[in-house]
Amino acid sequence: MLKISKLTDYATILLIHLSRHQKAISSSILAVETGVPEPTVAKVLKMLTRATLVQSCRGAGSGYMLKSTLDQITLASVILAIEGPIDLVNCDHEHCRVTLKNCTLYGKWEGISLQVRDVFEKVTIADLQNQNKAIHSC
Amino acid sequence: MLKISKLTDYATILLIHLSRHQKAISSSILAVETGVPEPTVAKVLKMLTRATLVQSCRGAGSGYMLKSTLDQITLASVILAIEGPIDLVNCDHEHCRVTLKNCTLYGKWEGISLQVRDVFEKVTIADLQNQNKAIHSC
DNA sequence: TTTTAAATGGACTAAAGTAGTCCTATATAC
DNA sequence: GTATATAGGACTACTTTAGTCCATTTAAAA
Ligand code: FES
Ligand code: FES
Repeated sequence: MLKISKLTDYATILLIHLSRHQKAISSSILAVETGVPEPTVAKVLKMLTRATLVQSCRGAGSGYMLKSTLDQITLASVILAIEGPIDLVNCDHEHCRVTLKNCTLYGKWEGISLQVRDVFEKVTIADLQNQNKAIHSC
Repeated sequence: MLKISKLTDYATILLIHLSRHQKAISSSILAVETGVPEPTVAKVLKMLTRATLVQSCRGAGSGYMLKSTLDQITLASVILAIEGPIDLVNCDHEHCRVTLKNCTLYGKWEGISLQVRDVFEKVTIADLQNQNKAIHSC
């Protein structure tokens, strides 16, 4: 379960594609550009809009635009938009994920979650975009 | 999807319980001690045995024992035993998780996976056990 | 003003992955 | 030999994710 979801992967790709356009572009155009099916693109863009990572305009000829530059968008914020907050366990102080007689682990998991979150906080989409053209293209 | 699985949580709890015994103990006893259902305990212990984190003896009156002390068992090794290697995406250089026209992100994900792995590599089960008795017990 | 393009919201289905159970075989102590 | 316990694996149930679709709202363009 320590994976990012497919939709998060799509989101990063869509953000990168959005950055290459000056004007707002529609989800159908992005679908063609990226190869991701249109309904899925639409879904992801809706999520990114709610999270205010992109800006949307309705009506004919409109679409989506980035709200900031790629180097200002952290991977953490994309994950938050698509998957919700990073929390390694579902426990909170009242409701542990399992009712175990001797589980005293919650606080520690929280600390580790924070460390993981930090990793994603330090990577921007610009970082993702730049470094890898040399490594491989899929 | 950035969560550890329930079974991993169980595994840490079982390891901690095992450390409190001198002799080998059976999965049924551990089930009673921890409150985790016996078949599930058995499953987890089998996985931990295959990963050589615990040692098993068969036959009457036998059971499972820790193979090392808790401060030598990293969380990374437990996650590896239960969930397999930490890899944020399923792509490899030949087969990307999705066949996208412009996805050049694989290498970077690999780097981030490594950073996440490092977080878990630096936490031992002993760390988990010690720090949290004060925080809450579930 | 009508038409058309596009986002929004939410419901829904399908697919995948996890969790949990159970059964048969094997090993070992007594 | 019998009782106890692990080993392996198949299987079911459950939960989550991924993906699709439709009815509504918005706004530009004709
Ligand atoms: S059951 Fe609460 S942290 Fe494990
Ligand atoms: S599809 Fe290959 S890393 Fe995203």
